[in-house]
Amino acid sequence: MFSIDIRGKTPIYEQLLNRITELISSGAMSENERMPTVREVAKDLGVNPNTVQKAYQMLEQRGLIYSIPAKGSYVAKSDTVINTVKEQALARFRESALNAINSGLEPNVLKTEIEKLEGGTKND
Amino acid sequence: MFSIDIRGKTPIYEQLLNRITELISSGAMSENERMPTVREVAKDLGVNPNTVQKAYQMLEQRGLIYSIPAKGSYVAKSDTVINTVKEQALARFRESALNAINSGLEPNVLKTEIEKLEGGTKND
Amino acid sequence: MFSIDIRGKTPIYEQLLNRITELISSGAMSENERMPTVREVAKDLGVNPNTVQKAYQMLEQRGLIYSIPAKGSYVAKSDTVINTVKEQALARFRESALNAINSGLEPNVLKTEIEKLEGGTKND
Amino acid sequence: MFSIDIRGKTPIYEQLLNRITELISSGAMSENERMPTVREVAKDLGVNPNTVQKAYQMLEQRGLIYSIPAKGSYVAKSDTVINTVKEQALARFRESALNAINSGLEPNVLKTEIEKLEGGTKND
DNA sequence: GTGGTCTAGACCACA
DNA sequence: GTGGTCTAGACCACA
Repeated sequence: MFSIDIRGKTPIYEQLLNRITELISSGAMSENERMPTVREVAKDLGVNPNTVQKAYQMLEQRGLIYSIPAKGSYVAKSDTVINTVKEQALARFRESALNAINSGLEPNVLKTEIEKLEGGTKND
Repeated sequence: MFSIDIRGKTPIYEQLLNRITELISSGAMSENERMPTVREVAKDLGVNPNTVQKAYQMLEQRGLIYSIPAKGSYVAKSDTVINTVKEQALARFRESALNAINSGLEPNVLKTEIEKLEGGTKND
Repeated sequence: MFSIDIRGKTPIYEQLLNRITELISSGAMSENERMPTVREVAKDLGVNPNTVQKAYQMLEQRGLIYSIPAKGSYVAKSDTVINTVKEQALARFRESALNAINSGLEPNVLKTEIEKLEGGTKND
Repeated sequence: MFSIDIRGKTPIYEQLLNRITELISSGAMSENERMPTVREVAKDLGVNPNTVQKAYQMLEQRGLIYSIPAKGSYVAKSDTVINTVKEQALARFRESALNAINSGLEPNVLKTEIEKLEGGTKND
């Protein structure tokens, strides 16, 4: 459903947060689409419901989904929010690019890397 | 000396590790150059010496510095090590680039960002 | 008919309860006036009839409406009940006013806000 | 420490959130002041640490406090954030005032209530 | 069934 | 000691 890496040091709830944010802001999940329930995701990933709940609540707080208690959670996708999400992704990109250059990598190498990614993006 | 962000959730020792790694692998600190002592850095940053010590130990472990007991620590800069460092910076770069694209940002936008960085690199 | 917010975390039945209470205690709905049926309201709002039913039952319990089986529900508007409703509205008002002041807002600002509302009341 | 009402339907973490928000935005807690630890508050209130943790994390997310892992939590008090907090308090005030008026209460009555509160605010 | 809150407790990295 | 994450489980109101 939402692929995560149980091992690895980034917290589970954060992986979920990132992955779902990606799916929504890229348009892979469309507005007002129903999200899988907290319990479904938890069971599917073999993870405690509280952990999934935490991710969902943060998504709601950020305005990416809205949840109607006793009904379910739905994709919200406010444009202004999506933009700040993209802003943040861009900021993180800038930071890692700067770090790479400061580590002695040539800008051209980085551009080439981006071109390599152009074809094979993944939105399962 | 080494600028860090005392707030912010990335651990202090990790910030130090990253910053110094950058300075060494970019050539800003040259081979066999003497590093400031643990105590100097700790005092300068208003941080526990243990924290600085931890960063130094990891740098030594990775072969970026070497320490001569009772004398001090020095920049090692083995080429093979620097290369693996660059590899890691590149890996992190790839990851953030992929994330940015998956979030709906255009590859061209990312390339433009890199060009913007080309001029104003060299660290604070 | 009765405007509610299908999103938003206050339960639907409670929104209905509040809205209708307002309409009755303000005099917008007059004594012995016939209420729309549960089914009408449910259909109109796209909501489960049980939810509307719950609101109606509580209104009846509080003495704001009375129902004649097989005929329908009617506005009761007992003065003593209306007064306790007003008491509650006042209590909630006091609480939010206190909170506003404790948050650092000036009492004068609050009084001005009330004056602003004086003109444009009467509900949507 | 932070008085809350264990009974009563508003969730504990939300009461804590509101109370602390009040204390910070009113100036009762000053910038960079150290907050009691999660465990202290939990023990003091006879409540699970997770519950307090939740309140603290939401406060941090909203920019009212910042926490340094392994050190403690501190009052942040960004002015822009405080302003939005006041905005929200004002919005809630407007809503309850409108509701009171729509319920048939006279604006003058409300103003008088505010005057009553002017003297006896509480910031323990 | 659904989201939401809470407890009791464990474990972690960091300082 | 400190904040942070997570589990296993219970209970609640609402639909």
